[in-house]
Amino acid sequence: MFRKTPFRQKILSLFEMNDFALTLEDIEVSLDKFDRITLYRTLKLFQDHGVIHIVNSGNIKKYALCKEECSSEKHYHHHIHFTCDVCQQTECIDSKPFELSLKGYEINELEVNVNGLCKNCA
Amino acid sequence: MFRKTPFRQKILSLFEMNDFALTLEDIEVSLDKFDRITLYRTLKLFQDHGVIHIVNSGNIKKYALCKEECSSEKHYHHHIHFTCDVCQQTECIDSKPFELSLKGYEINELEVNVNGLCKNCA
DNA sequence: TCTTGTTTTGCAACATTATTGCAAAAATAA
DNA sequence: TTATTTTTGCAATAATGTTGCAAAACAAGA
Repeated sequence: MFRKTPFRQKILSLFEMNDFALTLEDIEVSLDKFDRITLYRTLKLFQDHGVIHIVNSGNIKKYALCKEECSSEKHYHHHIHFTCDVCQQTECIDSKPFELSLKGYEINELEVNVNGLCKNCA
Repeated sequence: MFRKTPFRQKILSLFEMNDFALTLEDIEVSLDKFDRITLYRTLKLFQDHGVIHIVNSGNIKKYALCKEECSSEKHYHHHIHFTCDVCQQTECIDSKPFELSLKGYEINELEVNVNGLCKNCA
């Protein structure tokens, strides 16, 4: 495993404090002094160890906490990434695992990204 | 509308010649001499007019042709973006429109990204 | 505690991706 | 043709991301 250094715990707590996925900028403005390279490496590390995952909403890239079942081996995301067209916030919504099979294909991972109006903006 | 200039037609034909989504690099290596900024603007223009759409597969960004029903107003993508873990190629697979509703949310667009083994690699 | 080995950090350098402003060129319309 | 609009290509700059390396921090054993 990897060490839980102060910087890494700080980054992790940022995710835990927010219900929504964070952009790189969101993270950067929450830190008063930091090394950019260390941040990139931390995000990479967290992804590689199943702590966070990327959420792409069109051209905007965000990061969100993984569920417990994710590991360094594999990410399991049986939830929906919802991005609001008004407030632009992205949240992970739990849902039943998706039933999907494609003839001739072998499915490993599945990601669903939805756009629209969230509860607050609808 | 926008003008169908030689450069834009060249970019469009690249998409039409390929069954798979293209990365920026794929496009660039297919052009012998070009202006990078014009390429960015062309891709942006095509996106804004419902000609192509972005396909995100994890950290890799690709572009693919839209179906006929896409316009500058709205993108309709009732298909699956499948990326092969082996050959790394991304294709759009037609499927039935997804039935999805989330209590309290208003859904506008929906995107499904799947990873696994394609027909050739399975 | 001291020493040793490993991990992490911070810095430099660099590569890629992307945006904006502006003048020249090309195309279209009058 | 002339006037107007769109598109292109260049410069400048910003944002994003990677690699190598030495110093610092940490963990474990003698």
